[in-house]
Amino acid sequence: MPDVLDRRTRRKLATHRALAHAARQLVMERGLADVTTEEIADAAGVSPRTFFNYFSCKEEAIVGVDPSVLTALAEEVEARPADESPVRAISAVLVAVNDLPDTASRWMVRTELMRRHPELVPRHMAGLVQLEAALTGAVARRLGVDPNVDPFPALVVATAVAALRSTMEWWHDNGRPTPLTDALGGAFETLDAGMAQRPTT
Amino acid sequence: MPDVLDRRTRRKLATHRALAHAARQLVMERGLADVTTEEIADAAGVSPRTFFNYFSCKEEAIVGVDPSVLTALAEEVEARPADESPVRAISAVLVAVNDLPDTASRWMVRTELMRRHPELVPRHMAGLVQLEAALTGAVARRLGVDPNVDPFPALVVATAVAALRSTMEWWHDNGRPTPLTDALGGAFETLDAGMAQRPTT
DNA sequence: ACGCGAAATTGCAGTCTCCGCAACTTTGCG
DNA sequence: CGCAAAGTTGCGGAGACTGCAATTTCGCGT
Repeated sequence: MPDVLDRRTRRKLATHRALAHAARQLVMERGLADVTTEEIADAAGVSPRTFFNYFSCKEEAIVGVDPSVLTALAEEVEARPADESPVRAISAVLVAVNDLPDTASRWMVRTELMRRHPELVPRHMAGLVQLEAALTGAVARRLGVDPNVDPFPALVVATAVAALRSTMEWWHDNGRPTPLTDALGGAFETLDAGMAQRPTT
Repeated sequence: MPDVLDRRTRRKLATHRALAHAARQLVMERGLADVTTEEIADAAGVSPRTFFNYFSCKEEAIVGVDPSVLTALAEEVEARPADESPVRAISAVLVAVNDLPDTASRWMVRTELMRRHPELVPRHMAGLVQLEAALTGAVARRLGVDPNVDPFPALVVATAVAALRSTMEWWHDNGRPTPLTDALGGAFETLDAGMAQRPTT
């Protein structure tokens, strides 16, 4: 795992981010339909053709997830104490990450974008599927099982990510009442302890 | 709820299904990239333009969910005994539905299509989001709460649908080992009882 | 410092998606 | 029968996306 990258790859990452940033920026300002891939490329200082060397479509540039974030999260989950239950490990990482105001605001931008432009929902969900894949690998390694054979890692992760999404959306739509950390913590707690714990209010 | 529809709407539904069916058929035979919306329209006996009166894009015709299925499922969930926990109510309905060989095979076709053509994943997930919306309404009514204020209905449903998806994919990828019903039942049971019930192995 | 080869960017041409609009056809209904 | 609403269709066009081949950039060994 080389932490230092040569100039070439650094440039590549920079362009990737520049494009993604320009895409979000422009769509926030002018709306999804009124932004073309060409304009995004322009704003990032590359040719229109190059845009498609980085993203397979406009939506991916807007709500796609940064691959480096995926691997980072997976590593953090794997590094949690071995005696933690899978849900708690995931919970710890995701709650911690949403405590960084920077990351938290990114998530909020995503959610906001999605609410304003429902056409982004499909690609947004695809991003979460990628997140699931990364976390499933990490959880499987923690448990020492093969994720292709044992359905448990994928099940835990899928439900945990669903809880994350559900909570973020609720929090967003309700004007961010409580600290996000609390809301997330509660949701994961419920998941770990079982949905049956609350049969009626 | 008029169970009898006039000819106009019946025709509309028929066209909708004809297009969806043709889309799946053709993509199964020739692959996603080698099928155009024009060909799908042709196969369904309507003009190319009409295709877009029914679907917003090619992918939606292929893996989109039939709205009537959504309302049907929601009604069934709402009709389950009031003392059942939300997860059990959803579980009962989804397990029962997957016992009808017809419905089960439809689901499998969806999953198969998705595995063969990852480009379909985003839209497939969007379909599940619609399912969630429908079920969330039903669960909220069962519990007598406002789903926009109380995060619980959305949380239960999101995790339950995630469990459904995760299980179906596992079952599909592993050559359908056990009866699907059993696999689904187990997953929902785990969800209801809490993920912590299986900390290791 | 030089230059070779790999990697990345770019332009171009073309296909297909998708949408607004306006004309036309069908259908329910009085 | 005839009108109004609903649905279909064709047309034109903007823009998404791709394969290909030319060109530029950059890492690296000598």
